[in-house]
Amino acid sequence: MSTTRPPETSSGPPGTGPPAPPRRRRVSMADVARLAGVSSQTVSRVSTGHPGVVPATREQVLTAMRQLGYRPNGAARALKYGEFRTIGVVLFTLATTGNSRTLEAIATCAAEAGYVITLIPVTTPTQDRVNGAFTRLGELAVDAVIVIMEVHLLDTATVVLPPDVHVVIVDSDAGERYCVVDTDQAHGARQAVHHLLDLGHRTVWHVAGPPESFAAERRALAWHGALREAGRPVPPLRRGDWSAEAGYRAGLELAEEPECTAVFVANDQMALGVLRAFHQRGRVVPRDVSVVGFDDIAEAGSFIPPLTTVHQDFAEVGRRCVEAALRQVRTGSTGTGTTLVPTRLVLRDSTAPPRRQR
Amino acid sequence: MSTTRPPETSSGPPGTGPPAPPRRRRVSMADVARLAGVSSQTVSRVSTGHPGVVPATREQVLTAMRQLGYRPNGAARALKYGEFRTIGVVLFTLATTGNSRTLEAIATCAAEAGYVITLIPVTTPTQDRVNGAFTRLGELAVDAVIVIMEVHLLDTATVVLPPDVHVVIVDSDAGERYCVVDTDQAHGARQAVHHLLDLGHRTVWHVAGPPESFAAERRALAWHGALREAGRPVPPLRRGDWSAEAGYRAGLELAEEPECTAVFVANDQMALGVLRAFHQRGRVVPRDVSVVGFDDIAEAGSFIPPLTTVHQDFAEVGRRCVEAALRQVRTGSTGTGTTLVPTRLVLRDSTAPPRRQR
DNA sequence: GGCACCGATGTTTACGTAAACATTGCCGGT
DNA sequence: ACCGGCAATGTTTACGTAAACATCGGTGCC
Repeated sequence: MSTTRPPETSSGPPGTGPPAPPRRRRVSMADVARLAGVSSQTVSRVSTGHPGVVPATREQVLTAMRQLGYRPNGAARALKYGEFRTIGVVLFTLATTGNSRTLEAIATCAAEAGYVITLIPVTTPTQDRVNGAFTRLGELAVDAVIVIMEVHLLDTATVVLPPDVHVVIVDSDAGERYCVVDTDQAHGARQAVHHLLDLGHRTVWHVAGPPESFAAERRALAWHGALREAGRPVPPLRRGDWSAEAGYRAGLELAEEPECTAVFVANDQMALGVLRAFHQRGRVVPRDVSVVGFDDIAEAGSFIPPLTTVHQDFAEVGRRCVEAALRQVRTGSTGTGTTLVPTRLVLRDSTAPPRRQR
Repeated sequence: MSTTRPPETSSGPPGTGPPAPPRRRRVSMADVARLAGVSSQTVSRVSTGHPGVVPATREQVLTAMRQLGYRPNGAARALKYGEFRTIGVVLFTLATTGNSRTLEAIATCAAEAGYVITLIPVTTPTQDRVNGAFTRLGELAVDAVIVIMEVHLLDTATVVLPPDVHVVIVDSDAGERYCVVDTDQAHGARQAVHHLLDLGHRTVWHVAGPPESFAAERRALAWHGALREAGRPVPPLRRGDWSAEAGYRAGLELAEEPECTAVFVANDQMALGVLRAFHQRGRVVPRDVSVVGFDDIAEAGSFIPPLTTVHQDFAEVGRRCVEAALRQVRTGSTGTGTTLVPTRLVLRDSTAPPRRQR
């Protein structure tokens, strides 16, 4: 152990290099042990809180630790233990409320379990990039991976997850192959449609999300199904990219449809755009048209008018993701199956019975 | 804890356990080396892309890697290299647009530099929790730390950062002690005030953020300063907690002030609430009152009316954070000083000259 | 033809930690 | 008084990787 360069740590000759500038190499257990006059194993025992160290010795070690500013080396621990106490999260974007709130919940829950989150952003959802993310995740120090993405890229066979990495997926239908946690999109959409029908509307129009999004498809499908089951006509579908601007464009079109008295918009941000379009065209919400959103973002209650919307419990989704991931880690199993988190309809002021027509 | 268990890997007597089902312990270089019939050092050379491996050998090793599904062990590498290629991010919440967008930018930039992000959420901003986060960060496998927080907890002396951890702070005035990157709050606020004054408004009212927020204070201070410099009266300040609901409450109060023709709101979400309050009270924006926000969130263009606001370049803030952090890591220095990212006023439809009064 | 050199590969070692095992010293029972 | 046993601490080793050094053929040069 000669590489360790001459100590020179303590007893810095007060005339050489005053502040000892280039200081590298973190203090290790060996350093603490030397200062405390014990073996490094005893330092380890103190560090990990193991019993069997007499108080006097423990105090001595703790003092040395403080003096040297010792902090355990995570890499060495991970190597020794064979686990990293880390969960990787792959996501395409944090720009959507849902993703960032889910991530926050995941991080919080993981922290409670003593795990931390490692983020792998995949900016362009092309196959190779996804593969890249996973290749790196494989090399990365993670015990499990949670994938938050709105497209079903994972369902194509070309994406290969490292076989011994535990995976939990949010927003997908790969429940047969992977462990999936998601909001109950279908139920939420049905709540929205039924609410509008119950108010007396003849049918419900829909502004859907982009077709690549599994959630968007699920909501659109459920909307369609609910109308069919109720024996109502199914108006033509509009699509947007989740943005308020897209909602605005769809809203301008809908404003031209005299038949349109009720709209279910696939997320709150597009609903904001729809509201603006109706406002601009003089279609008063909810007097002339009712609007229901999806997500219940924090601002929804401050739209004009406050938006009736389907509340997603992102915190719960995050919690279940972490639970599922840690269960897989602990049992060493590869779970499959889908966990659905229920939604809740939040009634505000953007819905009302239709005006008597004609 | 049976991670060790006897090798039994190679030379498996072809009759014992056919598929060797419970397989634990990831494949290591030694496994690959054995299968490829080379030394583990050669495997290492292939794995790290070092030259000096003849193509035939390299191919042999690669084949063995694929066959065994080898993936390098990040912990071992980190231990060997003494660095983790990881940046820790401490934050209080992801619920604000600014935080999540900054985080996304940080993650993206870090990824481009071959670094990943480890998240440490601190849910309650009490002293001990912050200390806890840093204690854990100290043990954690991070080369640097970026702190995103809206309160100036770090300025109190009781919070001690591990001395050898490189730190970059967003949203703080600790530039003398730490490296700080932030939006130029003061300039942004001045842009908003001057825009309104230039339109002809006699003065500008302000709805500020919570006093714990450094950004909120900076914006309020600049608003105050700009008015004083212009010789205008300074109306009483309203405060909110950044939420649209708080903005709504402040807006209801402002709607009662007949003098109030121009409002600068400290963020877009509160501005949304202000708009709703004015709408509800029949004060038409921008005919009766002009409103300017701050942040330029994605939805701002879809408010009713579309919101004139101060654009923050979160992506740039994130980029500079990563740059500063990596610079510190590379040079081994502890940087100080503040980097300000400029803002830009985005003109939309919520501002107009005042109606001729009286 | 011998030797110096170089390129390809193997061997040793260290990174920091903690489990497993070894060693001490003390106490209590017979 | 002796010894078993236990509590406190020390020593060895392994985790997976890669730098540093060692080895071994072959090749070119004189």
